Amino acid sequence: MQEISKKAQKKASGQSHPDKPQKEGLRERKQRETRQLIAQTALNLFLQQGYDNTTLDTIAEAAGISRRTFFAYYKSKDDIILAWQTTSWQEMLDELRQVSALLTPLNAVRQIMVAHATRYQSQNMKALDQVMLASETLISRKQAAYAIQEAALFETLCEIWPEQAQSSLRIVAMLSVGAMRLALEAWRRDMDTQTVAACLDETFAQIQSEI
Amino acid sequence: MQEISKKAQKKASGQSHPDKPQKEGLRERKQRETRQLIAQTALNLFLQQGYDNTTLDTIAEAAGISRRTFFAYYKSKDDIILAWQTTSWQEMLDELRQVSALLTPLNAVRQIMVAHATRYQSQNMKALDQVMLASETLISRKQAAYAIQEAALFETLCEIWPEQAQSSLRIVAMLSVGAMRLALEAWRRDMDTQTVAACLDETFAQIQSEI
DNA sequence: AATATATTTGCACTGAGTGCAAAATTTAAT
DNA sequence: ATTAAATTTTGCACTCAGTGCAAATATATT
Repeated sequence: MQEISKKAQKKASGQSHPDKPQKEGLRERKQRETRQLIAQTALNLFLQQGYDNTTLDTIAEAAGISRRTFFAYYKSKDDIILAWQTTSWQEMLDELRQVSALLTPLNAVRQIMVAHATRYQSQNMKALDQVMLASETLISRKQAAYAIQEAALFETLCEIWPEQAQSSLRIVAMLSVGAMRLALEAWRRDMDTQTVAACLDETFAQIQSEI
Repeated sequence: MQEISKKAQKKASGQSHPDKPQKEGLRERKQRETRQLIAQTALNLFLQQGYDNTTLDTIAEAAGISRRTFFAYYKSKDDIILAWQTTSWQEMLDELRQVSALLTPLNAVRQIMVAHATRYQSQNMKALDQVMLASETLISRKQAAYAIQEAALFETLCEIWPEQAQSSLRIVAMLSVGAMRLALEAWRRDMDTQTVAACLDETFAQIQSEI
């Protein structure tokens, strides 16, 4: 198989503790490490010589794997960079699902997103941002990723507020992702004196007072 | 040269009438025709066999040009489809520049965009939409194109309302492009009974009352 | 008709991504 | 501890998008 089995099903054998997530086998550990190694290696290369000037062969060689194996871990070159964004968004959605209840959708999202942004490592952020900015391709892909995030957010909103009109929730999703985009752009212009979270909160405030 | 000279400069020879745009020479006409031919040929092929299953070789052959020449007219495969979107947006921006003056930015954009949408040929729209929906690649590229449109709209807004805070105009641009995206999605769900313009106006109304 | 200019084309190349089947490695079973 | 089963890694050959270059065509200018 060329795709890594996500351990889709585990045998119903005698489990010591069903609450323990599952002890991580040798395979799982090595895969996690390899994935991380690829990401780190690639990011370094991108920072050094640019995204477009770095071929998959170079990355694979530097990470000590074969070119073909790379595709078992990431489904495309841009996925190395974009996977981070996707993962982080997924975490945010999980947090959103738990906390909110009585707030309006937009306020709930605002609160969770800002709280989540507080935890960003600005060091990593800056590196990723720098790599992305230098490549037309990546800029494109990032925008496409936003659309996917917007759709995922909409789905989640529908679960949490099933009584709300869908058209309204679509707008909330659009505004929220839009706020995040604008906030990141603002932060880029003002990286040194502001945090991402502060930019985000300010952007939300402006949007809510704008209309 | 592989890139087509956009007739960057014309000699200052005896022009019959400076107000006449310029009489179209044989070259210009053939280029316009070729460009149109490529677009039409490709669109037909895409509709028949899908975007991803249609290679550039196939398109070039069907259009009676060489593969290499294709790239003199479109800079990438997706550009065949996306060029339409870009052109149309540019027209809209030109209209925006002329009409507005006293309206608020958001209301001005809303008015012009709705008016512009009225002129869409729903036949072409449906074909393009159908092609796009069937290809992951194109969906991605379309989203990336929206980001470019948003940036262009922002630039235009800055020209028209130089006294407005840029942060506010950025939000207007974000909302406007967001409205268009949502409106097109709504229209797709309801193609037969609604016009694009109606969907767009309704979406703007909802957004403006949402917050 | 001759010359300058712009366009078309062929060719060879790079680089991303995929399918396939043979090796190598890990896990499970006896 | 051996053996067997399952999973991962890898190499190879392939398709397709996109680019650089220079020769061949076509168009415009005088």
